[in-house]
Amino acid sequence: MTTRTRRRADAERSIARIVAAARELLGRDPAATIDEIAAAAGVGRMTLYGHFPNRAELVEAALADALADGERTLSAVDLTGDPGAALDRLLASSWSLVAESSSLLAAAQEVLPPGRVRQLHGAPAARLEELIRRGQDRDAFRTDLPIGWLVGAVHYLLKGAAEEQRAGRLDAAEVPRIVTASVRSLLTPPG
Amino acid sequence: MTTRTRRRADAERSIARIVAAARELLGRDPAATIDEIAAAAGVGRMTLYGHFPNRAELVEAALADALADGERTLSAVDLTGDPGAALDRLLASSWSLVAESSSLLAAAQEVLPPGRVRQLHGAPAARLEELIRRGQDRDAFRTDLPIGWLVGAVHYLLKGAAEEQRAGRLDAAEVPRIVTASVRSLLTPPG
DNA sequence: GCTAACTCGTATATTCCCGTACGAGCTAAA
DNA sequence: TTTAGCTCGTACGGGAATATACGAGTTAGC
Repeated sequence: MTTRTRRRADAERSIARIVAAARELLGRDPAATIDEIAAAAGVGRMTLYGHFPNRAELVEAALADALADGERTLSAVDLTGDPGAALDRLLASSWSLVAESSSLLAAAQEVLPPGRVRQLHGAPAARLEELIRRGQDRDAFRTDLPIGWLVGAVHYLLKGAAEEQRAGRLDAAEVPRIVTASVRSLLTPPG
Repeated sequence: MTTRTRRRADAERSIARIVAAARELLGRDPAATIDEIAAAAGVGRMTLYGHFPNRAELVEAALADALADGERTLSAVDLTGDPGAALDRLLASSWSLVAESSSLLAAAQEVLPPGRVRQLHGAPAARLEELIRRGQDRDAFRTDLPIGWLVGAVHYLLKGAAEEQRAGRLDAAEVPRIVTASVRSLLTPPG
């Protein structure tokens, strides 16, 4: 947070606009160009390069920003009480986050060193994993499948729902119900 | 099938090798280069261009070939009897097909006009959809979610499992069990 | 064995995007 | 008001990939 030489206010503003634009464009198209991002941010390309030395650092900054936002939202979710209900609340908050930055993740995967994305993405995954564990302890969630897979599967379903919605095959209004119902089935003990 | 001017046998052979190489490379990396594909096929790049005018047509040919192969495999699956058991059989056969060409699908999405992939992909989707419908009629599968979503969700789970396996987070030997268990939960009526 | 079809190398044009260099002009902050 | 930081245009160089042009050599099929 504290840099050696202090940064001017207009620079902060530019950086914020660039990161916001990057999140928006990369969230839709993982192949979005630096040119396009700069244009969408309303700054010249050179200004962008003044703050981010290359594409990778820009993508990482955008991802980190999106994840920080997510953390802020998700940490406010009440995960106590009945695990099923807690799961519903978590999904209700997670859904739009995933929808907005699913392809941002893909962009990061291409540009960042292997494992880096997973590392940055650790917090939300850990939150879900812990909730699942707690549900398992209370026999509310299944235990016959690896927990890593369960966490991953939830993510794949969320990403899939985002894709379906973007393609117009799913109405945004019904997505939350569909997602929660699907995930609950996935986590419920069989039989 | 019948072309205006007859094709020579060596040309047929080249095409077959190119398509096979394209399936293999694009199945692993959607960004595989024409150069790489030609090299893997053991032909010169110019030979490749002699048969496929551009990247899009090559990708489409590879996808079509993979789907034709899949059709041959899947049409042999017995879908009669108990829907749950039939689903297991279908998944057991589908799994490796999806795993082998999941990124081929991604490559096609990038290059082909929107909707084209879905159109080519219609047959396997229709097969699954019909099975789900039959299961719904017998109260074996849920009816509280749109059937289009159910079909899509199964696909997303399969793709996700393929990704997990490729990343080494899932053992290939246990994937079939995990996939079938997950999908069955997803399709089973809640409550 | 003749011919058309096929193979395939080299060279080249094009396009797209990334990243750098230089420099003029503007603006925030002490 | 001074100065260091910031903005941003234009121009350039480089790499990677697609696609075309030309042409010489090889092979299948009648």
